[in-house]
Amino acid sequence: MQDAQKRREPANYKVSRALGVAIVTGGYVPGAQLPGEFEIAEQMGVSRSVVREAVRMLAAKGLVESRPKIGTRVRERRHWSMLDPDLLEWMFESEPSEKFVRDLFALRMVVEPAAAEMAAQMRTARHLSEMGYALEKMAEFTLRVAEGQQADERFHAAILDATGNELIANLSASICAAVHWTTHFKVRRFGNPRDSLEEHRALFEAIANADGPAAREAAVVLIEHARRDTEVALATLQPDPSEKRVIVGAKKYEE
Amino acid sequence: MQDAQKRREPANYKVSRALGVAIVTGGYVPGAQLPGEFEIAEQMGVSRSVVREAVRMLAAKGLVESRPKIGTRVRERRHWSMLDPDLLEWMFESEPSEKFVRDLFALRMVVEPAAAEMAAQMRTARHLSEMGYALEKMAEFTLRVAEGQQADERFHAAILDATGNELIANLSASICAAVHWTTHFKVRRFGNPRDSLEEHRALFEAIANADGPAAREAAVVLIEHARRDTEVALATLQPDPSEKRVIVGAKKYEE
DNA sequence: GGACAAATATTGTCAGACAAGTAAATCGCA
DNA sequence: TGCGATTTACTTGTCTGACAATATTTGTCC
Repeated sequence: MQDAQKRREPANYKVSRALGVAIVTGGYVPGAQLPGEFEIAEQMGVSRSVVREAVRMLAAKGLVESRPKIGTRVRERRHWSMLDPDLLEWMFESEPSEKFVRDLFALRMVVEPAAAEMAAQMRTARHLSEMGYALEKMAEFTLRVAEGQQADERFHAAILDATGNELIANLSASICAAVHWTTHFKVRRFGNPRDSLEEHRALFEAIANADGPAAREAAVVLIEHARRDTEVALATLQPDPSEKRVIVGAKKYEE
Repeated sequence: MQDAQKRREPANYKVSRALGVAIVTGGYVPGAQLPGEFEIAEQMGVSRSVVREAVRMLAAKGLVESRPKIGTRVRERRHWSMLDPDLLEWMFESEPSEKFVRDLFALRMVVEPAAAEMAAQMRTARHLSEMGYALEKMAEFTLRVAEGQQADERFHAAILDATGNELIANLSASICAAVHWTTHFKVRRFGNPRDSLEEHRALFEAIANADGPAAREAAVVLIEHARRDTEVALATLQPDPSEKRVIVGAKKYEE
């Protein structure tokens, strides 16, 4: 996001993310009980007010439920706001399950072709300009670097935006997260992922030409290819715990 | 929900809903500034902590953004978590704009036919049982009473659930809200809305027969009819000031 | 052994204080 | 007088300590 300025992140955000990540990555399963507010406060080195505000935020996203004397418990997954940007970000803090990635692609396959068709009818010059700019950036950089990946995401977001439908545009956070993460997979596995620039261009042209059916078909082709590539990447990515998440200059702790 | 017991609703929920409704119904437009925390606390008769927790919840849903010295401001609509159950409920506290209702139907038209097709492949006996039970209830009661409406919503939720896709199932809150409120519109306008039971049954049978294309088509028909009915209801619904709603809730409740 | 009542632990709410951050007003200097 | 640097003031951010509400658990009495 662009609001990653140098503003110090408030403590309640940090706490809510820490708890949120712990929950969505399975540290606390649904039904499990979180530590008491005093305990969390002590562990995190903040006051109880901060913890409470953080827990309120998690409750607003449907992650937890608090009741006096009972404590705060993790709710069933179906109550989670899975499409919330924060939640998706937290999901990808650890490697999400294969099923989750598949679900994400299925969602894209439902939403994006339809959105592309709508966008072909509703797009304005501004939308085309945004998409064209993103395409240029994608060509200039590649998917291997962050700038190119961002451009890719902007392209997809612009399509959803061009539908003129607030609710569909709201799914862009989820779609972009899917694009982002699966690209990440592919780059890690193949180093140089298959170039999908032409497929993007075809989609762009169909939208520019106001050709709805062609736009839908182009989106289907694009997503299907991306899905296959990701499938291959996932299949060949062995569950190898030895090489999990090597960070630069990581220090290892022997326990 | 079944957790609507007689538990007293916490104050922070009341405050967050009051503020949330005021925001999503246009009482505070994006960019506008909310009153200070002390001021809100005084107006609502609660302490500042409660107000802060409420504002944190709104921030978690993307509605507002707070910064020291600046205050708390309403964010652009595209940042709102439009598909959040609370947000949708708040939206319908006052009559939503015609465009919003249209967007909601467009979203249904994108999601539900695809979901129906997926459900035809993935549904289990449990899902069919749930759908069948809901259909029975719809027939027993009608759409004119709450029980029948709830059954209608459960039917649609069961379809999304039957896709086996967590993310798509997550849209059920939004879809059900659309079903709920548009039904509300129709009942208020016509008293006795057109019976759509047969269309529901057709959809159910297609899913039970594992006939994907038929399920998709049945869903399209169902939604298209609902859309047309709602369109008519909206067109003939003149803005009646009789049922005007008080904007920001309440200085105080008698206890 | 079972029904009722008290103890208890946890969240919910309140009040007051100080810290941090930032826009606006003020001061100082050329 | 004009403009930059400084101070001020106001709002959110955080901390502390206390008490209330609530529901589980335990204890008591019949």
